[in-house]
Amino acid sequence: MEKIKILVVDDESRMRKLVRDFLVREDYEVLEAGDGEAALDIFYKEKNIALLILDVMMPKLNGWEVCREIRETSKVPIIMLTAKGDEEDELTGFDLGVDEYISKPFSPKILVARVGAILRRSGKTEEGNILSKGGIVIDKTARTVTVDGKQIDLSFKEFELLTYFLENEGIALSREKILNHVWNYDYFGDARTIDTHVKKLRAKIGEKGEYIKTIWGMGYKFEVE
Amino acid sequence: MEKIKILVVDDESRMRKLVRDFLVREDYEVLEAGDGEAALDIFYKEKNIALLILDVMMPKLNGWEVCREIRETSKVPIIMLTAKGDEEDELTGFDLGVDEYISKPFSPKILVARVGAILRRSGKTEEGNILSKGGIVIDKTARTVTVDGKQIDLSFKEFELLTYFLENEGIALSREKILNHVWNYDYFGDARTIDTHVKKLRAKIGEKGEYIKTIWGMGYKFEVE
DNA sequence: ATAGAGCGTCACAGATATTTCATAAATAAC
DNA sequence: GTTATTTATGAAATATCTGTGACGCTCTAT
Repeated sequence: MEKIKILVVDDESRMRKLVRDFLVREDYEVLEAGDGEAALDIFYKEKNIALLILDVMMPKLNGWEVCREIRETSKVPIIMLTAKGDEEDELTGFDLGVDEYISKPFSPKILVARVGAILRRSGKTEEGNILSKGGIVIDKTARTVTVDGKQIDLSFKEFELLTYFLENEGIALSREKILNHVWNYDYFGDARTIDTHVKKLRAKIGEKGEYIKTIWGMGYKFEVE
Repeated sequence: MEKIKILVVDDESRMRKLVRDFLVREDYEVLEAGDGEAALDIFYKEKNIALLILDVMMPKLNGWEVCREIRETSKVPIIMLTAKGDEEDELTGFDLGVDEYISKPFSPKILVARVGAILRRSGKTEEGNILSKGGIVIDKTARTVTVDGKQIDLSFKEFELLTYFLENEGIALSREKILNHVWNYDYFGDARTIDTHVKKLRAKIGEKGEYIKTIWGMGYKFEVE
């Protein structure tokens, strides 16, 4: 399973490093941003970020603004870091949909514990139903697919096919194999059918379509660069 | 609608009164217990408590013990009150499944804000009895449904179906799954039956009917967007 | 007995997906 | 370079699925 991604946003690199070190030790994958704008960039680009840790005081966009912007489109859990005892801030945060509020200075152990608690709560920890490779995210439970964060509509067969590809990343798949898995094993049709579906799939996932490679005389292979 | 019930457990009656006053002002119904045993008694007797606020230091059963006991059977949100800076305690709490941790002395406003945030997050106001998503509120106890505050009449099956949808928000449900859950496990009828009920349901909940999404070739999914 | 609500079934139209097909383009072998 | 084979592509043909209204059956209240 891929690691859970956490985005840490703070303008002090020392603080980011501190947080990162503790989170990495817990086997999370940590992304960093030094200001609010960078945070939004990364958030939208990565898209399967499980949690945000936001400092309030930041240049360009502050923590509240980032939070508000993100909440327009996402329910990703957010932890806010604020100066100690700033009660008004804390109240604002809850209105904006902040999930936790930790005041500086804080103990990294507490931070890690809260991160764990939040992820446990949001159910994002144990998921066998999310496949994510090269910016393509398949949520089998919700039956949705996003490419670089943007959701795309796939038909039934397209969904099955793409899932099959991602589940077999780096493995060359013969047409026969594909037919047996994505279609019924007793399917007796034109093997060209696969080509057509691959074509549509490539078109729908845009430039990432290149990840579905043709293996001449054999079949296809999904491979991220 | 019935008020949301919160159980406040603390051996100091002064503290209980303080918390209660603030919560009552927010229109919650507050129950009180002076020790851990009393807390468990009340929790099991009153079936629909939405949230527990537990002091750690108490006679008979302390907060952790109460928490552990409750977690055996229930996922009800729990807020713990502990002495300031007791970091070890806080860490223990998260392991036990505590949702929030507030150190004394605390500002009642913060308490109220966190209570609100937790209840919002848990999606339901009363444990198991009220489901609320996207302006659709199902009161399982009263067997009523309101859409944007306006009550609507649903037949038995429609009610069951809508409930099943809300309980599985964001999850793609195959017709088979729906049949197995909303109908009997041995039901072998026409799958079109579901369509018919979905149609009626959509019509009855008006524009919110769009939340019941069709997943072509697969089934349906309830999703607030 | 009758009317009405709830439920399941059905047929059909419209929507959507899937497959086939013809042809162009690409690739490998010679 | 030429030829044979394979793949890509667009369009057309088929197949499949969903939405919908109608109908009949059962149960209940009147």
